Amino acid sequence: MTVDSETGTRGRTRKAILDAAIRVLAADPSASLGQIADAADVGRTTLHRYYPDRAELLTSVMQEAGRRLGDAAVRARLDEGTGLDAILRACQTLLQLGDLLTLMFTEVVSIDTCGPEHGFSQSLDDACARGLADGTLDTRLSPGWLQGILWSSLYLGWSELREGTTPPHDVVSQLLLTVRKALAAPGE
Amino acid sequence: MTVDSETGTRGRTRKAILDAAIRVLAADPSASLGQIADAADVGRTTLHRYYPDRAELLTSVMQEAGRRLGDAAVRARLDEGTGLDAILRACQTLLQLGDLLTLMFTEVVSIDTCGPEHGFSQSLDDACARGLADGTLDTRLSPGWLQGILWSSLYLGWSELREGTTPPHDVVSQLLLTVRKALAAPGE
DNA sequence: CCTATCTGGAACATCAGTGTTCCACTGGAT
DNA sequence: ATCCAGTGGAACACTGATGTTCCAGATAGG
Repeated sequence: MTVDSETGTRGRTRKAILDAAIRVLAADPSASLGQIADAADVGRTTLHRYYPDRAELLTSVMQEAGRRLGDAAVRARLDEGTGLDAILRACQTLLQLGDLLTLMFTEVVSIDTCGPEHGFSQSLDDACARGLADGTLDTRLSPGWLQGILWSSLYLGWSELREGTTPPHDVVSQLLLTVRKALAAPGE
Repeated sequence: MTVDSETGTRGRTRKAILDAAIRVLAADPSASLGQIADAADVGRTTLHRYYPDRAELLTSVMQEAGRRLGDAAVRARLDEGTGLDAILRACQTLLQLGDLLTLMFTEVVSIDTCGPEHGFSQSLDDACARGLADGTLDTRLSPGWLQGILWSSLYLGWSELREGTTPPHDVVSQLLLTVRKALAAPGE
């Protein structure tokens, strides 16, 4: 029995609840704890055993978001290559966040509030600055706008994916094509 | 005294409530009727006098959205010029919908449910088809994706506008530039 | 098998939002 | 001055979500 983090049954139950919360809240930000408990295949009592408050559950969702965002940042290797390439890599990696994208976009979870220490925002800022300097990004667009395009396109892509009507590969290729066209410097 | 629609005091009160509802619900989709009444500078009792249900209020918001969307469609003259130009005109016109964009995007109000008779969706579909045929739109992108880009960029633009940190003119120019770059055919 | 742990349901108090009714007040029109 | 439509507040019942407690059944692990 480890001293700190949970193992076995408890750990699995806690994860099931957290996953259900992300899934259900993405579909309906004002979903009740009962709905979340149902989705997790768990009694409402059990949910309260793990997360006494709705607030504590949301906090845990934010922390989980921060963790996955941090992982994404590492996997995207935002500090390598040109700014544009880094951003396109970020696109592909972030798309895998799935429902978390919805939560971040609907501000159930704020990108910056969910744990600034993951350093994702900073890495992305750096990639933008690098791209504007190395001539791969369109200098007529402000850094804030560039990132806005990234996030909103990402959200669009995830919406299509979730819909399920477009094959995943087509979504990814249209997403990358769009972001590249929108953000690339004119001459490029 | 007209027979049908309200005039004078009642008409003004009804409009104040409707406007407040759009404003408040855009900021918080699950806002209480009390908050909306406060924002409209009206007692909660009065709100119920005009809109007996929350449901009826939402229905009226949808109808209002349909009306304004219809107006936008007319003003954008979607059936004139090339497909790309029509879409860029749509961008500028739709940006003026303001908070309604937020409501449509967060699906408090669905674009198609809010009154399909306004014909906006149809006109936009037509403009896309025209653009794909006349060579002004990128044929590598599906019609659904093209419109998705339009809406999500629009939402981004409105977010920046609402924020108030970027001058309106800059928002419009970045928006048009982005949409044009993203949607235009490669050779264009 | 047996025990410690984990679980789900029932019951409960609490609270906020909703929708209703009633009444007193205001301001403008006659 | 006197109507009177329009208004806002107080009070009420009702509902659904929340958080708590308690207990009986299930389950894992020795």
